[in-house]
Amino acid sequence: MLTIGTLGKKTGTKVQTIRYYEQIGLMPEPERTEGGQRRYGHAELDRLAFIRHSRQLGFSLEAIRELLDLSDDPDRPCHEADSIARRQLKQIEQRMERLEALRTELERMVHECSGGNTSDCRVLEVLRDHSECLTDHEDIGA
Amino acid sequence: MLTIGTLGKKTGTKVQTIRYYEQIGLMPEPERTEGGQRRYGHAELDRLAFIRHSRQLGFSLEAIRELLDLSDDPDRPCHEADSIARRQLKQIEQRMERLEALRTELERMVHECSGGNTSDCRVLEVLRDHSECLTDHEDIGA
DNA sequence: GTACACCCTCTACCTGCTAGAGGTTCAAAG
DNA sequence: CTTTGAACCTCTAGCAGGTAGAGGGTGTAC
Repeated sequence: MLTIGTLGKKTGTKVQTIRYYEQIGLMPEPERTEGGQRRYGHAELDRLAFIRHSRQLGFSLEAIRELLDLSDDPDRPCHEADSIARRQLKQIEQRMERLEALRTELERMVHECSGGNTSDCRVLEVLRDHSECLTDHEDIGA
Repeated sequence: MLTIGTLGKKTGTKVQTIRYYEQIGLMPEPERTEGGQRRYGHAELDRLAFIRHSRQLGFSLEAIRELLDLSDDPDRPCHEADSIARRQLKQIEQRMERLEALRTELERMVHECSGGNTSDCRVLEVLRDHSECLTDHEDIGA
């Protein structure tokens, strides 16, 4: 039986975060001591490790919820999990493309900076004048 | 004199967002009609365009605030703006590296999926077992 | 002179946590 | 057995960067 702190250390998760996962229903309500403290077993450790690893791979908590549901039911077809993963992969590829475009533009900006005063700063000029912007990224990839 | 809606259309910004920028002090308080509706001129249009373009390049609102301050004062040295841009470039490069690692891992995951049931799904298995994870990304690049 | 699109403020919500206040429990040391 | 002190508890509020909706007022074109 692990305390919440130990569970946190084993999985690299802050205590608050574990309680938060419980609150939103990603983690189950664990057993409690007489005094009301949480105690965890192996199942919970595995589940939290799954969640953390998925988060590291960039899955949203909603996607993780779906993956956990699938994982809980061994008879459902694998392609559901596969398609969640592919969706995630696609999102990452899109973000990378956008970042690539941003990088190009930023590089151009800083390389053209001559080093005078802000009145003739290339960086500010480029930001001011959108028409110099070649790419048409709609929104930042956050 | 532009209404807030027109300003929004010209800059690709939602009306609520413009009011939000005003609230946090990024946009100035504009003139009002007798009835209390906002009316904007050229200066505000330019300023909002600057903000939006900077956002598209991934600058934080705080960074944009700094850039706007610099932009308002033509005598300050250019290298301040330049260093903000370089900082931004660095962040983007870091995010890209992290995403690249994630992509590799996700690709491996989906390519190994055989297509059976979730009980022997590669995707879920990989997520379950962190030890198969080769990279050591500490946190997702958001 | 009225229809109706647009504007106003205010509050709450989103994701994915994190921090702090103020109080309780557990386990080990004396 | 008692005491210390780290770790636990709940609750509320905050971060970025907005978005959505309620409930009501305005501006303008026909």
